[in-house]
Amino acid sequence: MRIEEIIKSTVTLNYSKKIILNLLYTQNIIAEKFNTLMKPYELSSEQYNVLRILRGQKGCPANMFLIQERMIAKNSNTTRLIDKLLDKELVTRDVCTENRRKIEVQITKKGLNLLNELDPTVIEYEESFSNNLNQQEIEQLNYLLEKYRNK
Amino acid sequence: MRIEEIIKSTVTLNYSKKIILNLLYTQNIIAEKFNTLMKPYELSSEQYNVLRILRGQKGCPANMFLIQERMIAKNSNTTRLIDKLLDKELVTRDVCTENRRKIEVQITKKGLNLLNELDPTVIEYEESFSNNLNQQEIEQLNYLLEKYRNK
DNA sequence: ACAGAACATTTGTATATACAACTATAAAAT
DNA sequence: ATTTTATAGTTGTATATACAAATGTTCTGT
Repeated sequence: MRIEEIIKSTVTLNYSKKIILNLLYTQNIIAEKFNTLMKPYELSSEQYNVLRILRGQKGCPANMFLIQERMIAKNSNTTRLIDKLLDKELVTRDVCTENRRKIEVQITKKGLNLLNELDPTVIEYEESFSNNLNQQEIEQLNYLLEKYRNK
Repeated sequence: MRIEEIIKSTVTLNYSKKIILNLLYTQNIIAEKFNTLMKPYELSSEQYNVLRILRGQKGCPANMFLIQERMIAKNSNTTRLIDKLLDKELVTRDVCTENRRKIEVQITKKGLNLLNELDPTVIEYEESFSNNLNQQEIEQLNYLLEKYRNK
């Protein structure tokens, strides 16, 4: 559906405005679908994201700074996010012995199992969108987004 | 910057995953910039959005349902959002006399003045992104987003 | 060795969002 | 006319996010 129909705009939108609304709306759709998928597991998308970052560490512990810089929404409160994951026993948190200012966060066996369980669902989710485009269109979309935000 | 660099990914991302991250990140950039612009006026982006919807009504009052369906983030709590705008005297809220279940929300003179004051800033903001692309690229980006989300 | 700067994380507080339950009103069915 | 169903918004509660201030640790310069 075209973005004008979605927001039921009464006026014609210029391209500068339209493209922003289109981006916000698209992100909304994909984020909402993801949240729905994670709901039964009581994971927020950022919690899932952090687990993915930790799995990517392959056994090497991650400190808060590393986690933050790899997160998409850099502003979310990492301390309290990790608190939640700790409660669910999906991660461990220890003070680094070399530098006691630092914290070492690691994914637990339980966390890894949960991620593995989720993998097929997540892949299916990702492909449910990307399958709407062919390879060349995906590359083009990536290119245009990058160029558009210029950052 | 390419998305892999941004999230400092250790592994190569497949296209399905990459395109989602790219979208989330791009939306983050543009939303963050907008919030920064609105900060001095103590408006959240959704509050601004609602004011825009009300201005678009051209004097005709809007009920909650109409506002909700025109909003990007459909889930935000419209009642409390309007509460905030009322506090700032940017809108009025009255019970509809024909159907007392309905609420009539209208933008005030003060609200209109604020929007008018913000207009140049917002246009500049929008163009700061769209100027990175030429006309044909913008059209292509709109087309691809729409096709990608398929909704 | 000590003061001050820099770093890494946590805490406090205010606001926003998500979602279910609730209230009030209007329309439809019997 | 009265009950049922549908509609329109509001409220409660839990969680998330934003951002500034605070805490504890390490480093740097004298």
